[in-house]
Amino acid sequence: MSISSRFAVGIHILVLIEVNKGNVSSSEFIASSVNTNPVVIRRIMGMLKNAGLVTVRPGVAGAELARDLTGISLFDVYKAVDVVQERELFNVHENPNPACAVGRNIQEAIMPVFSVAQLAMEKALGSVTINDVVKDILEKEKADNANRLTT
Amino acid sequence: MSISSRFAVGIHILVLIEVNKGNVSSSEFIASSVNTNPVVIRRIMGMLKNAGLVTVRPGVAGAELARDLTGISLFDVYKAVDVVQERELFNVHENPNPACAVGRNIQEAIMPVFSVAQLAMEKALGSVTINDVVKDILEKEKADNANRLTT
DNA sequence: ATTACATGTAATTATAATAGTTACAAGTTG
DNA sequence: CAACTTGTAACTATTATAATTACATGTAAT
Repeated sequence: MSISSRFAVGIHILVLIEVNKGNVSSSEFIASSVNTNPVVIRRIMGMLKNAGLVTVRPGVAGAELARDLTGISLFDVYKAVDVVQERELFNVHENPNPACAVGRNIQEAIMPVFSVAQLAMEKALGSVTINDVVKDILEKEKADNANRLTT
Repeated sequence: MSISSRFAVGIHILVLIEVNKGNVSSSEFIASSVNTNPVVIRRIMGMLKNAGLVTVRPGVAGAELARDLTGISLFDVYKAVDVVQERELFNVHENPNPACAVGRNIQEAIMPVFSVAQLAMEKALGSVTINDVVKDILEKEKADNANRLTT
């Protein structure tokens, strides 16, 4: 099991729009950076738009960030692209036997634990912003450039 | 996306073996409590066995816990049933465009963040034991019994 | 040793999610 | 109107899950 790459791609899209600021970020341009089909980008872009993270207009090339970079956390993106439902990171088997003491109580016993674990993961995502990722990438670029010049 | 119910079923199995202590917990008996096919139970049981959590012998009915209840955490079960690979809770799109500053750095930028989030979730699972779940279930049973008598 | 029953496991199927693709309607701009 | 873009529906290939059938292998009691 793995959480859909829609999440990683959503982050990629937002970061790219920022780094490409001043130029037009069309779905085709973004798709070439992500290395996928433009339709995949438009689909995810639609979700980011519904969540109020970007602005895009039909017929008009290019997407823009709808909020300040520091105001978009990875958790916001995660919710926007709908990769994991609330309280449903862990699948619980349905219809355990109610005639058994374990069967009739197991769900209520483990669901709160699963919920706590899911929330811990989501909290970690909430503490990182798109701005953090942009800064990290620009720093890596800078380091690479310095390396290329000195070696 | 959802983490396979193998995990929840694995927990169910271990709890049931404990609650049914003294009696024989065959795959058929466990399957009737989980409400699934005995083969599903045997497959998961095999994983629990490989992880050293239970003892089962071919041909001999019944499984037993191989460790003290308080020494088995939900994280141990999670690892045993192999529902999420290390560092792979989140899928990262492959082959982003190396000709783009974002494309060539995005993976290294987000993988550590994803890793932290996954570890936070796993840590939460590590802090709960099978014994905790067993106690919780027995308490729920007790409360239900009391309710049934007084109402 | 034979019978009865359990575990271990391969093979098959149905179902669902993902990611990619084609096709095209609808919007925008020059 | 022409060129280009976004928005979406529809279809496909791939993969994972869970359930099921079938059967080989192992154990124990008579």
